[in-house]
Amino acid sequence: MINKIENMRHTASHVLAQAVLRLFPDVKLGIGPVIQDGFYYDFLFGREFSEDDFLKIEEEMHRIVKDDYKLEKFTLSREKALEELEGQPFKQELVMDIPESEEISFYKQGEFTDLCEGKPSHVASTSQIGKFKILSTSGAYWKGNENNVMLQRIYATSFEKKSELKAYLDKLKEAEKRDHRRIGQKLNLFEIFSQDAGSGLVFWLPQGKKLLNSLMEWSRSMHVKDGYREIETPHIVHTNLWEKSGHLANFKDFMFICPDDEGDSGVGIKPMNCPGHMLVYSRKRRSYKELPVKLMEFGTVYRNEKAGTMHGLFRVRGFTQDDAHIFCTFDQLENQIIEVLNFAESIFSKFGFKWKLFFKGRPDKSIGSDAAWEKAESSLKAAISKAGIDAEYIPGDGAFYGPKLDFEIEDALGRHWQCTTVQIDFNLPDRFNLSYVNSNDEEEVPVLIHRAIFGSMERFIGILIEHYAGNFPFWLSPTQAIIVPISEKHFDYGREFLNDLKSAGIRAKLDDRNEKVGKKIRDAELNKVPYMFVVGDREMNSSSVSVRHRDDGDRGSVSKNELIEELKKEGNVN
RNA sequence: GCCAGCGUAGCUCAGUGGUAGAGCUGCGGUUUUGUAAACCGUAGGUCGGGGGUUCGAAUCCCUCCGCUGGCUCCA
Repeated sequence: MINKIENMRHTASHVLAQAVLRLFPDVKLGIGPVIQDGFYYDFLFGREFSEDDFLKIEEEMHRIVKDDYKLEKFTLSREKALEELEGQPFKQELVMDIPESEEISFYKQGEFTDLCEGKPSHVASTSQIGKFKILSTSGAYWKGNENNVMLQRIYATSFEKKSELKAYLDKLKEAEKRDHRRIGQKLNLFEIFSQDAGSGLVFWLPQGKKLLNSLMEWSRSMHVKDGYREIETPHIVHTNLWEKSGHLANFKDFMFICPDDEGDSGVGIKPMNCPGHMLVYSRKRRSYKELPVKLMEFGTVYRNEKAGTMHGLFRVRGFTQDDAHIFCTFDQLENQIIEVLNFAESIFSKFGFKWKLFFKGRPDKSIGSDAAWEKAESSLKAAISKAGIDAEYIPGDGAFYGPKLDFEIEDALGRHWQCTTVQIDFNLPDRFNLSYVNSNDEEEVPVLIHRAIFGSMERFIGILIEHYAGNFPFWLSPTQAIIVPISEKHFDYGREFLNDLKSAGIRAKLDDRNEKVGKKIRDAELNKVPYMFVVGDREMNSSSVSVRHRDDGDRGSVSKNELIEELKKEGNVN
């Protein structure tokens, strides 16, 4: 079934090209592949495509569907192919890229013929492309190379049934509603003063900072339980250190570097925490008895990302990583990986994320001995199977300095995010001459594991905002409860209860504005506050409060003491 | 960085060459309220910055800044 939809979309991309070519005979065709949720086609066009063009193109596509052209495959020699593609320079370039040994195939439907490998294959005729819709356009470099000419890309999608198309479009709308930038604005969580302070730099507002703190405090307690020791390293260090770590050589364009008074070497703002952690490890002679050494830091790093790539909390220039480095012996590697896997699982299960593990092996260009790679990869494999986790093995996708494990989590809308990465590193211990003394009084080089679970706290909060649509669970909610007095008469009673809640460690507020109950409830709901406690005469007389919950409305009245005990339990994150 | 669209009050937006608008928010007052919006009044903008065209520019042109969607999931 999955193939079928790909076939439909592949043919639909041909139909799109056919329609565009009918309407605008001068366009030059690029490529038109099937992608994750649809397909696209690239065109060289004198101007951009407008919404009006979309309608015309869709209309023309419908005509092509109605005429139900059969798709016919044929092959040509290179010379004949180039002739066939007269006037289509990009297609001709593609023909020249095809190796001698492979056949050059075309698909023809009506008057339209396209160079096409036939992967995925096509449906039999143009009436079978399902229900489609043009979604958007964008600029896209020919062959993705920014030195090449920019083409106009049309994104579209198709589904077998109209209801499926509608469900997909609804999902896009829902995602838009949940956009963390929009919710962040409404809930006063964060601000990015692009114009005044620079893009990609996050200002956490009081409400957002509470959220960040709750997440960090929980994460910190989880790390401490798991044997990590928290450290903090400076935000800027001499460029010498970045030379030593190799970051300057590989990462210079992404680093913020500034001169200092002590000479011409200058200082670099840290784009990564690793070198600092290497120094901390190396400050004294280490015994095998103290391994593994697990150093953890909420390390704030800055990277000079390209101007056009910033996006809310997802892609920023400054962010805080929940970063840790584990220094261990080769014999400990497997167990350490198992611990990290279990740790990540305990973190993600808290949020109800499903997740998938990818195991990325040795790339073509790599450092480290064959023996080390083999040992590392086999340890990872053993760890994965012992932890009872399924992992997809992707050879060649690891870092040049060692194999890695990447987690992909799936949110409430079924979207995928990569947060966690676990990497084994043969490079840095070497560069920093790290060692420990083994039981035979010999120096050995420790194995280094880099790992971050959330990755970037900023980005993870962005994901959480969209995952929960702003309806954070109680323990994360910036404001956990609002007390709603019916009238001024009940303010004192409300204040008293507010103090009780605060003493119990609950983040509560009192709404003592001169407004009606309905208005106060509405505002609390819009602010996604989990609990609203209504207090009036009835409650005052019975030493109780009336409980309303964000998710299910009125829950009736409860005694104050009982309620506080329940809230304490609910807020207890451990 | 590149392509396209966009930038009007704290927020959401209307205004396409002729005196800058609405709702919400804010502030002042009336009301004393029972589970998603009480009422009246009032304040608030060098229309992103700069330059140009014009008798006249939020509106047209140039430029800078920023935002948004994208920029190989390869015939």
